[in-house]
Amino acid sequence: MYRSHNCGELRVSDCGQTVKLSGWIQKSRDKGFMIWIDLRDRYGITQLILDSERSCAELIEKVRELGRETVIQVEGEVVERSAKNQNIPTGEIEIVVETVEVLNQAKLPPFTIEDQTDGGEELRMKYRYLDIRRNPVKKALMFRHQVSMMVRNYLSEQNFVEVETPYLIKSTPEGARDFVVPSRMNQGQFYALPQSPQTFKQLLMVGGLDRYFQIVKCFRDEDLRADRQPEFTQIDCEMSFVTQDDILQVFEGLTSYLIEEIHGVKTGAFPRMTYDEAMKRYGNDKPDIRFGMEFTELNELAQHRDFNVFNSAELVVAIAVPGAAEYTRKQIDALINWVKRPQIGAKGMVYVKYNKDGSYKSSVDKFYTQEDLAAWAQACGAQKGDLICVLSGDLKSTRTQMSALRMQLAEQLNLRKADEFAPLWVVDFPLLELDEETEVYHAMHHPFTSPKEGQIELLDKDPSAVRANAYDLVLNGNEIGGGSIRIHDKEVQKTMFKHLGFTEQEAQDQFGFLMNAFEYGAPPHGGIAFGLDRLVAILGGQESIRDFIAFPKNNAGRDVMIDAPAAVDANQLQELGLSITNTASDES
RNA sequence: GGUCUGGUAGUUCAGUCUGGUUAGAAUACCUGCCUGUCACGCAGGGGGUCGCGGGUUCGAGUCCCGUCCAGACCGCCA
Repeated sequence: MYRSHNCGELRVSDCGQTVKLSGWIQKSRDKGFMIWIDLRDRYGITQLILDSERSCAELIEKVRELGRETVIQVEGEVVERSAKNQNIPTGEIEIVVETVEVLNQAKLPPFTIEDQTDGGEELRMKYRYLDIRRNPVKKALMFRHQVSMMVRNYLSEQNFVEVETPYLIKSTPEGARDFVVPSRMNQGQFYALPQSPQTFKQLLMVGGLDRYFQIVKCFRDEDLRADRQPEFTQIDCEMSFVTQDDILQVFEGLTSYLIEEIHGVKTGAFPRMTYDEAMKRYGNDKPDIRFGMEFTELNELAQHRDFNVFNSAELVVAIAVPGAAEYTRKQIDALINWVKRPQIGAKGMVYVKYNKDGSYKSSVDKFYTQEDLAAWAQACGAQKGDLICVLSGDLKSTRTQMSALRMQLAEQLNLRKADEFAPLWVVDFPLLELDEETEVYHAMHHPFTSPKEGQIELLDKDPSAVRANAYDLVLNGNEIGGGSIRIHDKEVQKTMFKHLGFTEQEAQDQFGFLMNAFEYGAPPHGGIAFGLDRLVAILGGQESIRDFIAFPKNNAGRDVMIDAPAAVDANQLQELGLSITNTASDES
């Protein structure tokens, strides 16, 4: 037996017991006459004590040699401390050590195993198993487990069935790049790893399972970001005989259950906003509505003077920044330079200070009267002391720029509070999106999304006007889930493929299995998928998803711990019928 | 594919703009001391290919070119 108790459970009421504990040496404090050791395991820290009165000299000498992270097993008596530590649950007791057995020696770790480690990101990833010993990471992983269990239980109670779908499937040209897996038994042919189990879950609906979910890995071979991994986990769901409203109800229930269970916050009914409205009010299809600073379009109010920048603009849009009229020239210049950075791309920014005394001072005083500016301020709902920021230009990029500015200002003004939760449904997404480079329409969500009733004919006349039965769940400015009511009719699906530029043959080759299935009585169905990594991070109040993933990849898609990806053996290549024609390593 | 930032002790960083003695700090580590520590304290010590290659210079951590690695973002992510 390695242990009778763990390192987090002993209390004063256990005093007098002889116990056995196993764990890692967190730290030892050697006072000469007395040595304390913090013994750590997953459950906590228990203080061990050796002193000249109660322990033999030989044992003290042995223990003095032991370094950090050594794995030991000790036996001893639980006693009440004379100097208690209120900061840890076991702080009222300690173990008078009678025997110590070293279970494994440890090299000195490359960074300190403490809540506030001295290790940098890269080092922590390389030695992730040491990083996981640290409380913040350990707790994040346990929190993820807790959220997963809550999701499983909730959906299971609502009659959802978890079904595993295959990982080795077929590559399709739509959407993100696929990760591809060569087939040894079918040389020259490849599986693809799923970007989502989309078609399988629809086939499960045709199979009559009615309510499906799966907590499932998905794969996309695209460039990474701080919050984007090449393999990520989704809570993938599908339901039959449901309207959009039914689906929103169920998953609104799930989301508010999670927020309430974890944070004790009641969210109330989630607001719903159309995509068009979200774009108009926030310039963004995933608005953070924890704070105001909504857009106000000033075209009518600002395009009647000689200010050509505004007059020639498709959109003149403003936000009122609370309390920012007192910004210095330097602060405002910094904002202007910020929006002019190539990554934002604004040409400039007009500002109006609505001073505390009710006067206005703007960068366009030459063109506009105080009355003009007062009208702007009123339209924006600005209060005395606010700063009004105005951007102009073409509709799409000006909205994007203003949205970025709004988020930046919210960050600066500390309006994005981690303990506040503002969920929101964004509905009625466009069905199609024009790729400006190739001038080809592709599905905004995916090609199985159904258009709004009666809009199918619009596909020919004005494709970008067609709205879809598609929706996103947005939480604090993050898209945490998205889904749609699917097409369940073969002819409609064929029409969709045609509009997406598929020939009939291509559609049949790639998705014939799905359209065939639709011929055998496919029920009306729809679903949703949540990004679990991001959801857990947001519920956990963190920005980065990496600490909620046990073994994440770096921003080049590498696992620096196992050093993947890597070259494969020549024999392996030969078995697969592959040869490498060119690699980066050839050149170095 | 692009833009930007960084790489100096085990680790986290300062020093680089403005080239010049033996490259510093904190922490970790080692030794000694310490009668209740828990971020223990005190005294001492060891520890550096300044990412790599080339160039400019009497002289390069510092300036220039190239390259590798890491991070953030844009493109991309149906």
